[in-house]
Amino acid sequence: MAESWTSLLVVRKPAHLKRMLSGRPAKALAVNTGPRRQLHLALHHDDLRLTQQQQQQRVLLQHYRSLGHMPFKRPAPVPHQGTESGGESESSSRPPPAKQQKTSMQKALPDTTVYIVQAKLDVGGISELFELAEHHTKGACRNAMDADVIITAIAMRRRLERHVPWDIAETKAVVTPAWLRDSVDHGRALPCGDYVAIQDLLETTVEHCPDCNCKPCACSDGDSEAATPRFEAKQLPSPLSSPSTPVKQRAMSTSTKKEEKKPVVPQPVPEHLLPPDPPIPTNLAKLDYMSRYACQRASPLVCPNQALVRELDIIRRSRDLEGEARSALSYERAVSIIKAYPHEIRSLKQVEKLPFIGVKITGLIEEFLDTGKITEAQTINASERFQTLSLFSSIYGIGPSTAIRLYNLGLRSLNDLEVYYGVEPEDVALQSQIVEVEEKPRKPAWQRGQHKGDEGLGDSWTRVALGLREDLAKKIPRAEVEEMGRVVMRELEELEPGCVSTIVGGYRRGKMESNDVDIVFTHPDPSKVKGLCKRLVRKLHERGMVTHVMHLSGFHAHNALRTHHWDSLEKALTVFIMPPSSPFHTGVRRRLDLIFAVPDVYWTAVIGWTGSIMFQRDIRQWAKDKHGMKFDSSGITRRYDSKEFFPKTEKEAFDLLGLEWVEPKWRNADL
DNA sequence: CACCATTACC
DNA sequence: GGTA
DNA sequence: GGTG
Ligand SMILES: O=c1ccn([C@H]2C[C@H](O)[C@@H](COP(=O)(O)OP(=O)(O)OP(=O)(O)O)O2)c(=O)[nH]1
Ligand SMILES: [Mg+2]
Ligand SMILES: [Mg+2]
Repeated sequence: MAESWTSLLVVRKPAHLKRMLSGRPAKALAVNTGPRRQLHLALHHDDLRLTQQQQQQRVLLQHYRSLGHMPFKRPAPVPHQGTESGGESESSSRPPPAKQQKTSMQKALPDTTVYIVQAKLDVGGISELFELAEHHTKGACRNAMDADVIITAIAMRRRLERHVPWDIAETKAVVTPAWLRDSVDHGRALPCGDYVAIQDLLETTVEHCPDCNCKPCACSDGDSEAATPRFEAKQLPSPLSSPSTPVKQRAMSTSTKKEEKKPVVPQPVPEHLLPPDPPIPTNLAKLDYMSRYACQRASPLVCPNQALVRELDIIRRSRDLEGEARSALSYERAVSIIKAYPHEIRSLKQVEKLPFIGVKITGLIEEFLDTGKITEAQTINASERFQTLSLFSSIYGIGPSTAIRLYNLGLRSLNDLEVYYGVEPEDVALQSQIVEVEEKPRKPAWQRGQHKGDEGLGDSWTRVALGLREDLAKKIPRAEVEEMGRVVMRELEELEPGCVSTIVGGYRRGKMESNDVDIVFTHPDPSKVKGLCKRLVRKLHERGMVTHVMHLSGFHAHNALRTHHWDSLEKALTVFIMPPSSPFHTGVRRRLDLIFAVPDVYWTAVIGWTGSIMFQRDIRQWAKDKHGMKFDSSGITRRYDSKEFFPKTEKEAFDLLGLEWVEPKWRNADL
């Protein structure tokens, strides 16, 4: 049978920390909510992403510098980026800027041979780069292996691998076209760090950069890889430096004798498992803010009526906490429909015709239009009950029902909960000491606790969650989300090379900060997927990155027969801590959800986990209403004959359901 | 008056 | 009942 | 709470 192993690491915090928990003004997190009152067209999360990438790159570089691994004499030039045309790494299509000046004289990069990856470049960009290469470098070569520098507009590892073998790329500086342009402008090779095309290659790119001021101090000449006595904890930051991949081995790819055994031909990942290259734009004109289905509306992250929506959401949350799920659903739908309304609401008439706005909610909106607030929401928000129930249910594992029960017991604060659940305040001096608690094979014991008579006190699981609350309450910046993705992928690559992943959830929808990180994985070979989730979690746990596992499901769990596509999804809900080797290491633990799908259901899993929740519910509602289909994250099934459908791409799933394509950034149908 | 997404796991 |  |  299944060996439901659940090894937990309980972190006991010193008492002074607990006190802080109780009475402390929430730390202001400098949340850049972005400009409000934006119209649909104004919101380009791609631009935000760019900024984030650059910011993150800066962090990484600073980290390197602080480690003395990267000798930058002067601040490297900021990579220029077109603020317009939200073209991500799409620095390709730009008219050859007027950058002449030192055409004659001598070449800027006389000793550098470049290889230009044409993919993702338009003809103009290609010819421009080749021209630059011809006039200002030793030349452009036809084989990546022969180059010193690889120029590419590709930003994704799996995509680059389709053009340049990874082990080759690791022996070069792999930079964006901007590096060549700017180097030519400056008349010399610029440091590559700020121009690295793919984050995973930052380290090797810097190492192999032809910029003059290479060799760091006097110490290490090549790489501090040699001396690494202790358990490789010193593993530099995030970028690839996997122990399995000998950084030494330069040139000559895989002609090692030993490697013959397993022809691990890095067969590139099939195109359809990668995100569509030119991203598919959303045809906003074909979407309809009056539609009853959120999946037919364009819902931005921040809407023109954000203040109103926030008021309504307070009532919604209250209804939820009070157990009035249906009422809560109605408010959720009202919020959702307003979220997609593209104008500032000035009169009731605008709103009365919208679906899901009935008598009650119309009245509330009327008040809001008159006074700028909703009294009921204000009252709720000011109530001790709402505040307390909210606080309690913010603890993982405590929902509305339990929260009410605790409230009715008279509990009001975290301190009350800690006492109730028996958190020991003894270890005052101990700095968050780690105590391992093995909860070995538990049978059907999860109906434990809770209900009075039982040991209502001392639910061990909740005790753990209480200790995690402070960390998990902190939002995760986009850059750290991305780092978590890289770190996890690095481990996975060692475990099973060739996997593909998408960071989904709020991150994919463009949120600047997430409450957790959700990643969907697959592998082109479906047989490689089975058991991967458990294996990865085990490895992450062994390496100290996963501290808790709340949930672990192998695909082997279908209830008897009849429930199709059972063995297609594996899922782990965990707590993750950034390894000290990462520049993002803070010691703050994060929720991390890992989802493994066989390739057939990869895109439905991605859709399901991208959300938002309301968007998902309405996709499923739509599938049922209009097509008699059942949609869930592990597949699409026709209800009358149970025929399954496996869309090859995300858009194919939309097509299959007769839905207009909606980019993730327009799927923010919840607050 | 029925429906409101979906499913398995802890 | 709680969770994604 | 709102819809059909
Ligand atoms: O009841 C639910 C909860 C979640 N999801 C899907 C949609 C959601 O977007 C995704 C991830 O859930 P999560 O709780 O992580 O929310 P999020 O959208 O990622 O936002 P954040 O993590 O920032 O809170 O899982 C559902 O379909 N139904
Ligand atoms: Mg999430
Ligand atoms: Mg999640």
